Amino acid sequence: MTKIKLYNTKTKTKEVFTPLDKDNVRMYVCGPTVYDRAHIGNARPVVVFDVLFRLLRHVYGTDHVTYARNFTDVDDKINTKAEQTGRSIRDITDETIGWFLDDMGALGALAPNEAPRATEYIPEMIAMIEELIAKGHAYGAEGHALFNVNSYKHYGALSGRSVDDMIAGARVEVAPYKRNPMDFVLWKPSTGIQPGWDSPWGYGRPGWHIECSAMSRALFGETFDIHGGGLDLQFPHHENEIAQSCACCGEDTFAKVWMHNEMLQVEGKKMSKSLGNFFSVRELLDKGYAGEVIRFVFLSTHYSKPMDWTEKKAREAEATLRKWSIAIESKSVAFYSDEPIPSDILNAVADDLNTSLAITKLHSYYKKGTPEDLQKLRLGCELLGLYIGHMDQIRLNKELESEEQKGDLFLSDIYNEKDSFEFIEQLILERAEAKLQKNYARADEIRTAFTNAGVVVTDTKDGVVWELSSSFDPSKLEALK
RNA sequence: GGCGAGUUGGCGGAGUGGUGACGCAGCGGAUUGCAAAUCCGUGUACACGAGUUCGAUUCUCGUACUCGCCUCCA
Repeated sequence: MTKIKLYNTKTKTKEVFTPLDKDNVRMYVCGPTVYDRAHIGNARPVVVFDVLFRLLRHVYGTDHVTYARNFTDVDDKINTKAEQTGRSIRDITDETIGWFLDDMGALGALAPNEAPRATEYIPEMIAMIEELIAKGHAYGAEGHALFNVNSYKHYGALSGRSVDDMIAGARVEVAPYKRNPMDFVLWKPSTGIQPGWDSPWGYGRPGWHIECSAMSRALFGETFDIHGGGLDLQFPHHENEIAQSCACCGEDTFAKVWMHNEMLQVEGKKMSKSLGNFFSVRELLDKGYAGEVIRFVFLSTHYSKPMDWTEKKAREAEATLRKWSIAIESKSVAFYSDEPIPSDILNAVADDLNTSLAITKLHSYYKKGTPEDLQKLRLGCELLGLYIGHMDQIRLNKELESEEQKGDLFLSDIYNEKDSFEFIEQLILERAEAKLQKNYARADEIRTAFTNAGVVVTDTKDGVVWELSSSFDPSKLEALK
């Protein structure tokens, strides 16, 4: 069995991964607060942990891995948006969740097995807070429930901070009802349009951190294998999760391995609204960057290092994927194969998700270029969630569709796509015939029409290959009929 | 102020205590109806200082610089 090694932020070492139960490997990743389109920074953990999900499924079996990623659908940012737009909170969060799933699907991210919404676990959160109070780790005060950081001796261990140092830093909210300035909110009162639920501490809503503790417990039990998220969440979010869960359920509970991806920058600078270099995944897709291209750029930097998103990298990624795709299609590499994933690629990914090294190996298979090597290239790409070539694209779409989504609409989309594909193939043959007869006028006419419709045709020494560009418009093919 | 990460050839980016990845760009050549590609060849890089060592880019300590988090945005 492949040995997986992961860098555990909790122990600050790279460790051999041994699941608690190899028949049910459990991974929880902090998901988005759903009030707006996901920006590309939000997408980095999604892609990183999607690769880990794929690796775990490969090693332990698809049915033996459970991946949960939450949606935070109760938050002041959502309340603000509701206030500004006059729309209901549920309306906003439903829409945003739909966007998120679409956009991440475009990046080739598989749907997690569980996608719990915070608002659906309010009773579990209240129960956990009550347990914490009963055990002396939390207290109610002025409509709030607060976690007492002094009651948990390991507070700060994950992020390497001490309560005293942080208070000295003075960036904590001073509130008269707090026993220690670092105490954080488990429950807070709601008024006006703020969403709220009845609780032992009054009508209110949960603080941010308690949801992950309560939901992971509900879905996975008190102990599970991997907890992931962005490095920015390490403190305070993950620190607080650990405090809550371990204070409630015991010192050896909660996540065994903590993983944090480094942040993303844009053209060398922090992405921020004030700098104006802030953009969503959707904007990038609409600008014509294919999902695989974005994914490839992400995977070309190790997750533990800051990643710089640049136009140049995106162009290079596009050229590479195009090159590989043409090679695979011109040699008609089989789409379905029982062959194993090449061990060098698998080992690279299994070594703390060294996707950059894995890509290097992919380059070498491309360079060798025999049909066998290209098959390995394909299989390696698949482990990384990169689908190259038409049939693979369709497979990806199928894989992404969850059971509920398999409606008529989707199937007819595929059907139409196949129709277009057949028509394109027919024209390719016609052009090849024209070339044989040295009727270059007709050959070029077809190429021009293809170009207008967004179909790129390339002649290689192994034959003609074609691919759809992001501007593919099937209706423009009609002109050739 | 606290915490952490990083500094590798023109650019990006792995990795290693001893035979200098890989990609892109550049340069030279090949191939090509057109187009776009593709193919071959080509580069003595590891911030600085000291230490450990037979030997350090790789380990240790220090210096400088960059960046991030702790603050609405991951």
